[in-house]
Amino acid sequence: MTKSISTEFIQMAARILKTLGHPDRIKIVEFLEDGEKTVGQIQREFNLLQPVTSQHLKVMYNRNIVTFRQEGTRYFYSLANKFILKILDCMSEVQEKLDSGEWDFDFSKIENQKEVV
Amino acid sequence: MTKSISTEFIQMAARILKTLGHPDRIKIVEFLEDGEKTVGQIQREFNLLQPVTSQHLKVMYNRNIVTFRQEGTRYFYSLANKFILKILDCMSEVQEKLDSGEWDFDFSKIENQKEVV
DNA sequence: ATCAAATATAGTAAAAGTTTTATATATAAG
DNA sequence: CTTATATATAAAACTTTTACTATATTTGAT
Repeated sequence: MTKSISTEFIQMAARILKTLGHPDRIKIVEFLEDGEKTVGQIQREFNLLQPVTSQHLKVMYNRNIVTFRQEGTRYFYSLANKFILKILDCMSEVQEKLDSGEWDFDFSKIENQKEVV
Repeated sequence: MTKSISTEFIQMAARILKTLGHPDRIKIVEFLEDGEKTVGQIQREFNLLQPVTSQHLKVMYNRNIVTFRQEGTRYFYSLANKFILKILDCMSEVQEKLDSGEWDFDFSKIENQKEVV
């Protein structure tokens, strides 16, 4: 058996993955890869409602995915740790493989998002 | 701006990450990295109830994370695509960095899992 | 002091996910 | 044929997320 992942780590990882498991949040995190951004910038970039944006950021802050600094009335958010960068790298890699046709993914099962159980 | 990730891909990725965002499922998927396993093997390995095991597997099957072949009354599950392997690689890498002390992660925020919003 | 801008917070309803208990189905064994 | 085994499916109760609407807070400008 290969070296198994510790319970504490699994808890943490599950939490991070679950939190990133939302299209808006993936987009936000990807956007932040480019450097810190204010709530307003994020909101406008993806056409989100302000409270939705704040909420995503708060949840991600609480889960140690993003951090922020305040300057006057502006909040500048940025990525909080390197795990997130790794995940983003991982996603880019996968997308490249898919784009290039090297890998394949059956999207058909993904389309209808309801009633999966 | 770096090459941005397509909407369809983001949808897919979000779905995968969200689905993997459960400790049992991370464990199962990690277990399957070792090769195909029956429901019973998985169930016993992690001390899960049988219907819970089946349900996790069904959800992951519906989301193209695992696949299976049937042999008599046994169902052999295995990983369905390479994205999952990449994510597992990513997690191992992160854990190594954390173990070695090269990286740091603030687990304190992770402890209390409720009422984060 | 007043107002506007940026953001956070609260409350709530709807949706989705999870767990548990019970039951069904299919195959293998005798 | 009957029984045991492996697994799936169903239904209900419960928990967590998500989205929306409204409101509060802080700061900067006039």
